[in-house]
Amino acid sequence: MKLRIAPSPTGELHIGNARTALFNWLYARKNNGKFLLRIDDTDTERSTPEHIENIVQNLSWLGIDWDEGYELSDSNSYKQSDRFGRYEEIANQLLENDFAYEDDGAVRFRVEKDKEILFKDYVRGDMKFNTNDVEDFVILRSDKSPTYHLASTVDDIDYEITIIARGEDILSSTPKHIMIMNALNAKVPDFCHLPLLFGPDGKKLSKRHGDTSVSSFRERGVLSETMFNYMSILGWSPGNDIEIFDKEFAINNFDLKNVLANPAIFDTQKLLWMNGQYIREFDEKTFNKIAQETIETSLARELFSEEIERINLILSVVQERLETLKDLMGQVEFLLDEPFNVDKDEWEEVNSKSAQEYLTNIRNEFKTMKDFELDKIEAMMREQLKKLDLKPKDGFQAARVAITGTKISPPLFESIYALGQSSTIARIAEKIDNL
RNA sequence: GGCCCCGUCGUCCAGAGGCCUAGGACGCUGGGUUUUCAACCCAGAAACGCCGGUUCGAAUCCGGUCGGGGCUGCCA
Repeated sequence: MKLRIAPSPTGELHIGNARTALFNWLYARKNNGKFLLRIDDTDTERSTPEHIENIVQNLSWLGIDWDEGYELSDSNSYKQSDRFGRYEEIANQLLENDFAYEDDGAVRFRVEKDKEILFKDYVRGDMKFNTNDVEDFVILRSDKSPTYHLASTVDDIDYEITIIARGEDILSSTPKHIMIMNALNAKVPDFCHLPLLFGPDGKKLSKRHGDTSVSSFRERGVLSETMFNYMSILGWSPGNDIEIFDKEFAINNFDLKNVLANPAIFDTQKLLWMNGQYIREFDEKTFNKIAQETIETSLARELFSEEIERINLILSVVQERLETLKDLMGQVEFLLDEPFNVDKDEWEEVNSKSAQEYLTNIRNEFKTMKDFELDKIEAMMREQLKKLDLKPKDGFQAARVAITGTKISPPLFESIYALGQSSTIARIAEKIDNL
């Protein structure tokens, strides 16, 4: 059994293609088959090396590896632009056998009329097309480059693909491919046309729905595990209402024949929710490492050990309020050796006479505090609240803005504890008017 | 227009003739917790497109209809 994914490098790896790759890969892995990566770059105008690189990188990021194909050391090329001679040779052969004819310099496949093309599709069952609905189609352009129909079919034959699982958008082209295979006396493989991924408007997912590349989600802080998992449950389910699972579980339970026939709308909200679930699952050590890397990337510098110490004190409570890794910076920024400033408008909103009193009092308490620890901090701050007969909100929010710079922050006591005694005192002092 | 595919809550999925007064998840609404934002917990609203047929019995099978989508390129 051998399956393949054959993206066109006319853009970055698209979620739709990634999902098709994923299903092919899962089926190959499940059945101990082979999975091949081929680059279908017959559109020389729009194909670029950068796009190839992006596709390769992101497939790897998703954990989708291939046993044969592009850039794996073997003497064959799996880039169609390297094989134009081969396609021209086949086109000439079809010409000689009268399966094709020349038309203004291009070569067209001669479609025999009144024939029925039958094939079985894994997800759609018995398919039947009448050749009267298929026009003679170009297989070789006048510049001698092959079209998709020729190149793809020749490669599927040459590389002995046994199951072609691809997007439903190519369903109506399948008769053409079968006709070429028949003309070449090749064995016709099995077909499986996977449902398309739609945007929120119910139309084929594309640039019009914004950036739909895998890399864009990666840059937004979506984890590879999330992407893998979420793409798996679009059009397929392992049953029993299970929807969060790892690679191994997916492989063990996957079957192309269980893929739904109807298209699925890609729901970013659910993807992000799922990402939050995955973030929450990391153990402390792993999450601390991921967090450090994320922050360093965002800052474009390495963190100092003091910064890492501070951050690690608060990460456990930050971890449970993240949707993506991108949200991390906003939560811990006040702990970094970076310019600190307090949001003016937010400060206006929380500042008041009683807030001033409260800040003055807790500052004095912090200055004499012996054991600067979480429970001590909380006890003291609550006690001072009582003394002034303030509601938690009035005192705490003022302290929060003064110390973290904003009304939205990690839990207050943890924030103070992580920041440290002297910095806390200094930041409070900054916001006390008559100091 | 022609050919083809598809049709269960707004969305993703469960359901393969009786277990369905249709289940789970996201989202949404209300409540709880609460120092912010989240997270978490509880509750709720929300769907078998429609019409026929088969059957004792249909979300499940068949036909039609309507609706959506794809293809119809010397793009893939």
